[in-house]
Amino acid sequence: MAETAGGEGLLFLTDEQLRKGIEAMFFAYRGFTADPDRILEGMDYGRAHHRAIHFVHRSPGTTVSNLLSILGVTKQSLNRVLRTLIDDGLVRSEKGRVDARERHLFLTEKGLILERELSDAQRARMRAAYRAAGPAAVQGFRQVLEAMMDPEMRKQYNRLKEGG
Amino acid sequence: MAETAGGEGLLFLTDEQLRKGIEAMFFAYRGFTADPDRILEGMDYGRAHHRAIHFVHRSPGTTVSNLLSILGVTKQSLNRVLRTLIDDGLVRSEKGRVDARERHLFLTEKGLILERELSDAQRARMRAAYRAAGPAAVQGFRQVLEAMMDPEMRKQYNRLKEGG
DNA sequence: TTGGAAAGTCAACAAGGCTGACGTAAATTC
DNA sequence: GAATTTACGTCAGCCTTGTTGACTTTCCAA
Repeated sequence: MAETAGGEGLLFLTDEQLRKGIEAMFFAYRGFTADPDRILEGMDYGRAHHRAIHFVHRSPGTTVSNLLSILGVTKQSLNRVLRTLIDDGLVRSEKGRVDARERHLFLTEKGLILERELSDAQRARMRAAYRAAGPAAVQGFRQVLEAMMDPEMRKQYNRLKEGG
Repeated sequence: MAETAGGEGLLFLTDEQLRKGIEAMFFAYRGFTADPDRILEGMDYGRAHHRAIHFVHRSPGTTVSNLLSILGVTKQSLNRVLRTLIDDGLVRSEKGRVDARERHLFLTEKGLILERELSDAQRARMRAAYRAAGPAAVQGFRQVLEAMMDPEMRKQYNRLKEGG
């Protein structure tokens, strides 16, 4: 009654519906990270390494500072992760030619292999979920997620989505 | 070409589409937690406290072991969080009547106030996202998230969704 | 040539996960 | 009634991943 005030189809904006959405995000994110986490446990790596690997793969040659703004962590935190990846030969860091202060990051062959393993697992779950829900649901899924992002993050997301 | 092999409308299952979904989850989850995180920083609490408060509020009188299975952490980890919440008077722990080994958890007045503040902030973002995307998108959003959960988590989610 | 940006590094710390071991009270089983 | 199991709490120690602060090196650009 009170909840429907204002229109016909606004039942999806009730506190109860919003709470369900919040809990769905919580439980789904657990599933979202579960498979890569399982692969990484036992190796010396964690979720932070996965994120770095993902975005270096996504934008080969990206700089450290660009990666910082995407990941939203401090350089000290990123550096610790990047350090181990470089030392272990998964990531190659190349001094910039036009601006030699910058470091451009690439996955090595070894890095590409781990990236593939991780993203295969994560995509498999995503694919199963997409297939189960269908194309229309997927479109809605993406719409709501995009609307949920901070504007700054939405920029990052769209930059990745379109550009290289 | 190769991607469309097998059907007409399967373009939403390409690796590229899946990757976009993965990145959308990553960036959206940041937004999802941003507002409560902001409220909690400065207080002595963090995201773990928020989760405990949320689910105690959601299921008043729930037991410690039930909370453990929902949150998926160890009792030592939960206990550290619960301890501070009880000591600070946000959560009340009551010895069970039918089974005195169990502890039943409730939010106090003070706990309810913080819960309200946190969930108001989180719901506000969710509401804005829902409103922007519309009811059909919201339905799809929920469908994909549910399909993404581990079966065990989906059970927990549905139990909360229906029961008390 | 000098100021400031980009990157890297060291040290210290905190939150919040984890394991293992142990203790206590209460319920259940034999 | 004794033994076992269950629910919970706690101590100790460890790991990952985040933080701040201070400092250095490199090097572009005014």
